Amino acid sequence: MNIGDVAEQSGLPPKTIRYYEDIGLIRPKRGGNGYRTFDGVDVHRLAFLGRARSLGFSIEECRALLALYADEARASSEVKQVAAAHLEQIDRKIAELQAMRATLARLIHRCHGDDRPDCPILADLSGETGAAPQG
Amino acid sequence: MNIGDVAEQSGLPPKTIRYYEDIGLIRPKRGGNGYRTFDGVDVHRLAFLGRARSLGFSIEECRALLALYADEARASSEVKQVAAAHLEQIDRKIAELQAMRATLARLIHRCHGDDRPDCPILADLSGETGAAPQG
DNA sequence: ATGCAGCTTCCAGCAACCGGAAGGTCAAGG
DNA sequence: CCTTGACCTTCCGGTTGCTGGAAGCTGCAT
Repeated sequence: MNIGDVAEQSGLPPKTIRYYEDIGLIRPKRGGNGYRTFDGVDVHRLAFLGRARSLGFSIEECRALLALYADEARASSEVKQVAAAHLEQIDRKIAELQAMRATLARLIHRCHGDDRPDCPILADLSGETGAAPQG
Repeated sequence: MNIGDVAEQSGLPPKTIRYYEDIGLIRPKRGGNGYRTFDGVDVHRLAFLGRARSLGFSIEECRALLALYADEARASSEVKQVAAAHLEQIDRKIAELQAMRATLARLIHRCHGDDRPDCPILADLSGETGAAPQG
């Protein structure tokens, strides 16, 4: 199989597949013409990568997961640990975004949004929060 | 004021301040020695940027917000529009993360996490979701 | 022979900086 | 006067995970 077919089957663009080879996530063989030649195992690996990436795992986490997947003597606790760490990361990110969201929504709510220049959003960003300048 | 003092006052690292000058967000003057010389307006702008960035606004959104802030004839509706668009973006990101989180948490929950290699997380990533291969 | 799709490599660039090297400057201390 | 050390300057490269494009080769159909 050439890269185009694999792209279709795995759902990953050819550029991404080449990139994954570059960083050592896959090792397709080469034909006499220099073209990459993919087999079923490669496609499977790429699909694995696509799913892991879509769950937000970083490339390095994907590398670790692939290694665990290939290791038949793995302990599931190792996999779980990687996933749990990632989950924590996601939770932190969600919390951060929700904090932003809360502030932003409050400011937007207070802005009348008409023709006048007066705007609590800009007021907040400019630092006019409670502490009025003296004089 | 030199860049170090401004960094302390604005809470932004010197590197970031130089970068903001590079991309035209601020235009500090220069002293005879080549050092950047910041005045109160610069510090105020930087603090504005710091707050806007901490709310997740992109650099380009910050640029727009600064322009609106400087424009005394602005309509607050323009500001509100920028903020509302950003809020939508945040909501999309939160939704995406929550979807990841849900899948991930379910997989983690189902993984016993012991010494055995059997692992539903890897099973899911490898594509063994319901559809068993024929044969 | 020609054309075009598909493959190859390599280089640049996105966001928003951070780290470090090489070198100029300034204030203090001996 | 000279040194030390903290500051400042510019420039280059790296980060994450790709994506776009250029230049050139291959493969297949006409």
